[in-house]
Amino acid sequence: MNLNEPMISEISQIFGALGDESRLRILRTLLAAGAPLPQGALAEAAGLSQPNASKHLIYLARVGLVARERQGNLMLFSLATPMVTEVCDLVCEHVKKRIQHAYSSCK
Amino acid sequence: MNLNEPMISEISQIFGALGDESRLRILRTLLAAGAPLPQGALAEAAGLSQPNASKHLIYLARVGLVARERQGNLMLFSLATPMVTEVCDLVCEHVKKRIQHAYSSCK
DNA sequence: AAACCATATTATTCTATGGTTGTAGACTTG
DNA sequence: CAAGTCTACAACCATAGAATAATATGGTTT
Repeated sequence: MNLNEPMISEISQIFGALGDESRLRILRTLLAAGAPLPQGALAEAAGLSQPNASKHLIYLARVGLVARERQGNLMLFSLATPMVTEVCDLVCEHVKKRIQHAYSSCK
Repeated sequence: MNLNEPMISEISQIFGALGDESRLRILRTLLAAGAPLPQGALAEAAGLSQPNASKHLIYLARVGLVARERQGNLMLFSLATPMVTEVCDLVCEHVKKRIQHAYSSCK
Protein backbone atom coordinates (compact mmCIF):
# COMPACT_ATOMS: atom_id res chain seq x y z
CA MET A 1 0.00 0.00 0.00
CA ASN A 2 1.40 3.34 -1.04
CA LEU A 3 -0.65 5.60 1.20
CA ASN A 4 0.51 4.01 4.44
CA GLU A 5 0.15 5.83 7.71
CA PRO A 6 3.70 7.13 8.20
CA MET A 7 3.55 8.82 4.79
CA ILE A 8 0.16 10.44 5.21
CA SER A 9 1.62 13.51 6.86
CA GLU A 10 4.27 14.11 4.22
CA ILE A 11 1.85 13.59 1.38
CA SER A 12 -0.77 15.88 2.83
CA GLN A 13 1.89 18.58 3.20
CA ILE A 14 2.79 18.32 -0.47
CA PHE A 15 -0.83 18.45 -1.57
CA GLY A 16 -1.33 21.31 0.83
CA ALA A 17 1.52 23.16 -0.81
CA LEU A 18 -0.20 22.70 -4.17
CA GLY A 19 -3.59 23.70 -2.81
CA ASP A 20 -3.08 27.43 -2.88
CA GLU A 21 -3.69 29.76 -5.80
CA SER A 22 -0.65 31.93 -5.16
CA ARG A 23 1.70 28.97 -5.02
CA LEU A 24 0.15 27.48 -8.15
CA ARG A 25 0.80 30.76 -9.96
CA ILE A 26 4.42 30.65 -8.84
CA LEU A 27 4.78 27.07 -10.05
CA ARG A 28 3.07 27.89 -13.34
CA THR A 29 5.61 30.65 -13.94
CA LEU A 30 8.50 28.31 -13.20
CA LEU A 31 6.93 25.69 -15.44
CA ALA A 32 6.59 28.10 -18.34
CA ALA A 33 10.08 29.49 -17.88
CA GLY A 34 11.79 26.12 -17.76
CA ALA A 35 14.73 27.81 -16.07
CA PRO A 36 15.59 29.21 -12.64
CA LEU A 37 14.02 32.60 -11.88
CA PRO A 38 14.76 35.13 -9.16
CA GLN A 39 12.23 35.76 -6.43
CA GLY A 40 11.46 39.25 -7.71
CA ALA A 41 10.40 37.99 -11.12
CA LEU A 42 8.27 35.26 -9.56
CA ALA A 43 6.59 37.67 -7.18
CA GLU A 44 5.70 40.02 -10.01
CA ALA A 45 4.46 37.25 -12.30
CA ALA A 46 2.24 35.86 -9.54
CA GLY A 47 1.05 39.27 -8.40
CA LEU A 48 2.44 38.90 -4.91
CA SER A 49 4.18 41.25 -2.52
CA GLN A 50 7.84 40.55 -1.84
CA PRO A 51 7.41 39.15 1.69
CA ASN A 52 4.46 37.09 0.63
CA ALA A 53 6.32 35.56 -2.29
CA SER A 54 9.28 34.87 -0.03
CA LYS A 55 7.12 32.93 2.40
CA HIS A 56 5.43 30.89 -0.30
CA LEU A 57 8.75 30.07 -1.96
CA ILE A 58 10.35 28.99 1.28
CA TYR A 59 7.31 26.80 1.92
CA LEU A 60 7.58 25.23 -1.52
CA ALA A 61 11.29 24.61 -0.96
CA ARG A 62 10.69 23.07 2.45
CA VAL A 63 8.40 20.39 1.04
CA GLY A 64 10.83 19.80 -1.82
CA LEU A 65 8.89 21.14 -4.77
CA VAL A 66 11.32 23.91 -5.71
CA ALA A 67 15.09 24.27 -5.40
CA ARG A 68 16.83 27.38 -4.10
CA GLU A 69 20.14 28.63 -5.37
CA ARG A 70 21.90 31.85 -4.52
CA GLN A 71 23.39 33.84 -7.37
CA GLY A 72 25.04 36.96 -6.08
CA ASN A 73 22.33 39.27 -4.93
CA LEU A 74 19.51 37.12 -6.27
CA MET A 75 17.84 33.98 -4.98
CA LEU A 76 17.03 31.73 -7.89
CA PHE A 77 14.19 29.20 -7.73
CA SER A 78 13.45 26.31 -10.02
CA LEU A 79 11.21 23.26 -10.13
CA ALA A 80 12.86 20.52 -8.10
CA THR A 81 10.98 17.61 -9.65
CA PRO A 82 8.99 16.80 -12.77
CA MET A 83 6.39 15.40 -10.40
CA VAL A 84 4.89 18.87 -10.16
CA THR A 85 4.23 19.00 -13.87
CA GLU A 86 2.83 15.50 -13.89
CA VAL A 87 0.33 15.89 -11.06
CA CYS A 88 -0.81 19.26 -12.36
CA ASP A 89 -1.39 17.76 -15.80
CA LEU A 90 -3.44 14.94 -14.32
CA VAL A 91 -5.61 17.28 -12.28
CA CYS A 92 -6.01 19.68 -15.21
CA GLU A 93 -7.31 16.88 -17.40
CA HIS A 94 -9.73 15.89 -14.68
CA VAL A 95 -11.06 19.43 -14.40
CA LYS A 96 -11.44 19.78 -18.14
CA LYS A 97 -13.44 16.57 -18.31
CA ARG A 98 -15.67 17.71 -15.48
CA ILE A 99 -16.35 21.02 -17.24
CA GLN A 100 -17.17 19.28 -20.50
CA HIS A 101 -19.44 16.87 -18.69
CA ALA A 102 -21.21 19.74 -16.93
CA TYR A 103 -21.86 21.51 -20.22
CA SER A 104 -23.06 18.43 -22.08
CA SER A 105 -25.39 17.41 -19.28
CA CYS A 106 -27.29 20.72 -19.27
CA LYS A 107 -27.82 21.04 -22.98
CA MET B 1 -0.74 26.06 -21.17
CA ASN B 2 -2.56 23.73 -18.82
CA LEU B 3 -2.39 25.81 -15.66
CA ASN B 4 -4.19 28.80 -17.14
CA GLU B 5 -5.73 31.42 -14.95
CA PRO B 6 -9.41 30.37 -15.07
CA MET B 7 -8.48 26.88 -13.92
CA ILE B 8 -6.22 27.90 -11.05
CA SER B 9 -9.11 28.11 -8.61
CA GLU B 10 -10.55 24.71 -9.45
CA ILE B 11 -7.17 23.04 -9.36
CA SER B 12 -6.21 24.58 -6.04
CA GLN B 13 -9.50 23.32 -4.60
CA ILE B 14 -8.74 19.78 -5.67
CA PHE B 15 -5.23 19.90 -4.26
CA GLY B 16 -6.66 21.47 -1.15
CA ALA B 17 -9.07 18.55 -0.82
CA LEU B 18 -6.10 16.19 -1.00
CA GLY B 19 -4.04 18.24 1.41
CA ASP B 20 -5.63 17.00 4.63
CA GLU B 21 -4.69 13.92 6.60
CA SER B 22 -8.25 12.94 7.46
CA ARG B 23 -9.39 13.12 3.85
CA LEU B 24 -6.33 11.16 2.70
CA ARG B 25 -7.21 8.43 5.19
CA ILE B 26 -10.73 8.33 3.80
CA LEU B 27 -9.44 8.08 0.24
CA ARG B 28 -6.93 5.41 1.23
CA THR B 29 -9.73 3.31 2.65
CA LEU B 30 -11.77 3.68 -0.52
CA LEU B 31 -8.70 2.86 -2.57
CA ALA B 32 -8.01 -0.31 -0.63
CA ALA B 33 -11.64 -1.40 -0.69
CA GLY B 34 -12.09 -0.92 -4.42
CA ALA B 35 -15.82 -0.77 -3.82
CA PRO B 36 -18.37 1.68 -2.44
CA LEU B 37 -18.40 1.95 1.34
CA PRO B 38 -20.93 3.49 3.73
CA GLN B 39 -20.04 6.61 5.66
CA GLY B 40 -19.95 4.77 8.96
CA ALA B 41 -17.27 2.36 7.79
CA LEU B 42 -15.21 5.22 6.37
CA ALA B 43 -15.49 7.26 9.54
CA GLU B 44 -14.34 4.34 11.66
CA ALA B 45 -11.47 3.42 9.33
CA ALA B 46 -10.24 7.00 9.30
CA GLY B 47 -10.75 7.49 13.03
CA LEU B 48 -13.24 10.33 12.60
CA SER B 49 -16.45 11.28 14.34
CA GLN B 50 -19.61 10.88 12.31
CA PRO B 51 -20.28 14.60 11.67
CA ASN B 52 -16.64 15.18 10.85
CA ALA B 53 -16.55 12.36 8.34
CA SER B 54 -19.79 13.61 6.82
CA LYS B 55 -18.30 17.05 6.26
CA HIS B 56 -15.13 15.68 4.71
CA LEU B 57 -17.04 13.35 2.43
CA ILE B 58 -19.37 16.07 1.24
CA TYR B 59 -16.33 18.21 0.54
CA LEU B 60 -14.68 15.43 -1.44
CA ALA B 61 -17.89 14.93 -3.41
CA ARG B 62 -18.23 18.63 -4.12
CA VAL B 63 -14.84 18.80 -5.83
CA GLY B 64 -15.61 15.59 -7.71
CA LEU B 65 -13.20 13.16 -6.08
CA VAL B 66 -15.80 10.79 -4.66
CA ALA B 67 -19.29 9.77 -5.77
CA ARG B 68 -22.30 9.50 -3.46
CA GLU B 69 -25.02 6.95 -3.79
CA ARG B 70 -27.87 6.21 -1.44
CA GLN B 71 -28.62 2.60 -0.60
CA GLY B 72 -31.47 2.31 1.81
CA ASN B 73 -30.36 3.68 5.11
CA LEU B 74 -26.74 3.99 4.07
CA MET B 75 -24.88 6.55 2.03
CA LEU B 76 -22.29 4.83 -0.08
CA PHE B 77 -19.15 6.59 -1.23
CA SER B 78 -16.66 5.53 -3.89
CA LEU B 79 -13.73 6.99 -5.79
CA ALA B 80 -15.10 9.05 -8.65
CA THR B 81 -11.96 9.02 -10.77
CA PRO B 82 -8.73 7.05 -11.13
CA MET B 83 -6.99 10.41 -11.05
CA VAL B 84 -6.90 10.17 -7.27
CA THR B 85 -4.90 6.96 -7.40
CA GLU B 86 -2.58 8.34 -10.03
CA VAL B 87 -1.66 11.59 -8.31
CA CYS B 88 -1.24 9.86 -4.95
CA ASP B 89 1.09 7.33 -6.54
CA LEU B 90 3.17 10.09 -8.10
CA VAL B 91 3.49 11.99 -4.85
CA CYS B 92 4.23 8.80 -2.91
CA GLU B 93 7.10 7.99 -5.22
CA HIS B 94 8.44 11.49 -4.81
CA VAL B 95 8.34 11.22 -1.03
CA LYS B 96 10.03 7.84 -1.06
CA LYS B 97 12.84 9.18 -3.20
CA ARG B 98 13.29 12.13 -0.87
CA ILE B 99 13.51 9.85 2.14
CA GLN B 100 16.05 7.57 0.46
CA HIS B 101 18.08 10.58 -0.56
CA ALA B 102 18.00 11.95 2.97
CA TYR B 103 19.26 8.66 4.41
CA SER B 104 22.01 8.15 1.86
CA SER B 105 23.31 11.69 2.26
CA CYS B 106 23.86 11.39 6.02
CA LYS B 107 25.56 8.00 6.03
C1' DA C 1 32.43 52.20 5.28
C1' DA C 2 28.34 53.89 2.84
C1' DA C 3 24.73 53.34 -0.32
C1' DC C 4 21.95 50.29 -2.65
C1' DC C 5 19.56 46.20 -4.07
C1' DA C 6 17.24 41.72 -3.21
C1' DT C 7 15.62 38.69 0.17
C1' DA C 8 14.27 37.19 4.99
C1' DT C 9 11.99 37.91 9.34
C1' DT C 10 8.82 39.66 12.74
C1' DA C 11 4.51 41.19 14.46
C1' DT C 12 -0.19 41.70 13.46
C1' DT C 13 -4.72 41.20 11.48
C1' DC C 14 -8.14 38.63 9.17
C1' DT C 15 -10.11 34.73 7.26
C1' DA C 16 -10.62 29.82 6.36
C1' DT C 17 -10.89 25.40 8.09
C1' DG C 18 -10.95 21.33 11.15
C1' DG C 19 -13.12 19.59 15.09
C1' DT C 20 -16.85 19.03 18.64
C1' DT C 21 -21.66 19.00 20.46
C1' DG C 22 -26.37 18.91 19.78
C1' DT C 23 -30.19 18.26 16.91
C1' DA C 24 -32.87 17.33 12.83
C1' DG C 25 -33.86 14.58 8.82
C1' DA C 26 -34.12 10.09 6.14
C1' DC C 27 -34.81 5.35 6.02
C1' DT C 28 -35.90 0.72 7.93
C1' DT C 29 -38.15 -2.47 10.96
C1' DG C 30 -41.24 -3.78 14.62
C1' DC D 1 -47.04 4.89 14.26
C1' DA D 2 -42.96 4.05 17.30
C1' DA D 3 -38.35 2.95 17.88
C1' DG D 4 -33.89 2.41 16.18
C1' DT D 5 -30.11 3.40 12.87
C1' DC D 6 -27.56 6.19 9.77
C1' DT D 7 -26.57 10.62 7.86
C1' DA D 8 -26.86 15.83 7.42
C1' DC D 9 -26.99 20.33 9.33
C1' DA D 10 -26.15 24.33 12.53
C1' DA D 11 -23.68 26.71 15.99
C1' DC D 12 -19.61 27.13 18.17
C1' DC D 13 -14.53 27.00 19.46
C1' DA D 14 -9.74 26.65 18.48
C1' DT D 15 -6.22 26.90 15.40
C1' DA D 16 -3.72 27.35 11.02
C1' DG D 17 -2.70 29.98 7.33
C1' DA D 18 -2.63 34.01 4.12
C1' DA D 19 -1.80 38.78 3.62
C1' DT D 20 0.19 43.20 5.05
C1' DA D 21 3.45 46.53 6.98
C1' DA D 22 7.68 47.48 9.06
C1' DT D 23 12.19 46.10 9.80
C1' DA D 24 16.38 43.31 9.56
C1' DT D 25 19.80 40.59 7.03
C1' DG D 26 22.87 39.48 3.24
C1' DG D 27 25.22 40.74 -0.93
C1' DT D 28 27.20 44.06 -4.27
C1' DT D 29 29.28 48.34 -5.76
C1' DT D 30 31.63 52.58 -5.23
